Amino acid sequence: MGQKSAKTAGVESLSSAKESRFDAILDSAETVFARSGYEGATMREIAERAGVAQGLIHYHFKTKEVLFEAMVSRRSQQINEGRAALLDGILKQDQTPDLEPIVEALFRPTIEAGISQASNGGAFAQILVSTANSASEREQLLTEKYYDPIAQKFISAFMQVEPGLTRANAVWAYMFAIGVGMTMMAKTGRPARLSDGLCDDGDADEMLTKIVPFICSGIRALT
Amino acid sequence: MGQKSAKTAGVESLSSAKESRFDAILDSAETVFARSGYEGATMREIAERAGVAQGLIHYHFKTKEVLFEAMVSRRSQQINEGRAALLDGILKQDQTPDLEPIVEALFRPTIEAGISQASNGGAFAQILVSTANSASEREQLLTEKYYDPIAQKFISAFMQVEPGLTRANAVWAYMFAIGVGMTMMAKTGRPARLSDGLCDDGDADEMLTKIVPFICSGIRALT
DNA sequence: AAATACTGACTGAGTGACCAGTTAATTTCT
DNA sequence: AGAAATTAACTGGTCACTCAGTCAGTATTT
Repeated sequence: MGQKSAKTAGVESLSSAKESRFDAILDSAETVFARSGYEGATMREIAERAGVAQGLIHYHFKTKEVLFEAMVSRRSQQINEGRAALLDGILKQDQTPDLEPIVEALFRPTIEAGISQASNGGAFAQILVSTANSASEREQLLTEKYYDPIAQKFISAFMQVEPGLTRANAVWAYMFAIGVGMTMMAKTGRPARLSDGLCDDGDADEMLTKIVPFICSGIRALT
Repeated sequence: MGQKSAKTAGVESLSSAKESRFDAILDSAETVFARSGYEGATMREIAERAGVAQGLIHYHFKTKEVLFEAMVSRRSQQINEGRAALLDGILKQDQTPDLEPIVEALFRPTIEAGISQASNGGAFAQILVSTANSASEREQLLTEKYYDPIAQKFISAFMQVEPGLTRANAVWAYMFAIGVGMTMMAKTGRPARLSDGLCDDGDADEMLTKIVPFICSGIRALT
């Protein structure tokens, strides 16, 4: 599957390179799936937003389900490479690393994947949230395929820097950490509503300063 | 809106009372919406599972959207009454209460609403999770209407028992706590997968013994 | 009899997928 | 090199089907 390599490579490859229609479809899918969910999204709307004929989507991706997975695959690979790189950098230190930077490494790549992508306002993060929380077959398989391997790395890292953690508690720690991270990625606007504007879930950096201590302290309570 | 009161009241009111078709539709909706999401659920399937004609759903609830809200309303009212009762009981004490029972009061009624309802396996909890995390208009309005008021009570309680919390941090504390609770309610089976069966997100009581210390320690880190 | 509860057949508006046919790019042959 | 053949990218239209919602009419209650 996938395009026949970068035909437009050469002169333009960074930033404002005119992207291929293949990628335009994936970008559009990301936005539409994020706003409407899997069932709510329509191939027509994805095609219109991408500026291509609907048939082209089926030409490249065959079915809606394959399109969805391709979209998840592309972005999750990018995010999880970032997470793995950060984590490896931390664990490579001589002395035992702190828990804090590890927890931060868990979230920062996801946040940055959201903002670097212009004008889609953390669309993928929202897809992530609903995928991770879904009890449905399709989404659980995607979580297993694209997110369980990196999860295991973080669980091991937790046990390494907090030796009091049993394996079971390290798994709970990971799950709880992800749960807390959801509140940052979901971008529901609820914190602002509950606090009369004091809190803003659009400000990822502010949230990280709250989330990291919360999670690290919570994890240490499980030791 | 709603039925003309409990016509089947009197002799039978507990457990195995033959429920009205009105309630049968709501129960069915709960199951189907939980499995398929709002868009994925169909009125046909809800009708079949409830054992009624599809037209009857429209007779009672007019539209799919009204049905969804009626289903959320029924269960959330029951849950939030339980939460408020527990919370009031705790705050009524003479000395300053602990944070732990307050956090437990946040989750226990939701858990118990899931298990008391036979054979629907925490269906409503899953609806809750996806509703709370959704960025869509409809679900945010429901969260605001049915969950923000009780949220404010818990936020105030947090500030009361942990005086070091600013209002903003108390709101974050509430959001993070809910986020952690999601991992318990979503019932994705992921903890078992990540731990080779050591962890079980089906066992709510075991999870509470992990979640409550995690959250309380996390909240205290924000003071 | 009058209101309420309920049915089953129906509708118009979409839905995902499909396909015959067109254009653009690449490869192969001379 | 350039013509011819082959493949890849892409379009507009259409298909069979499903959707939420409607309604005329029938049962059930009060």
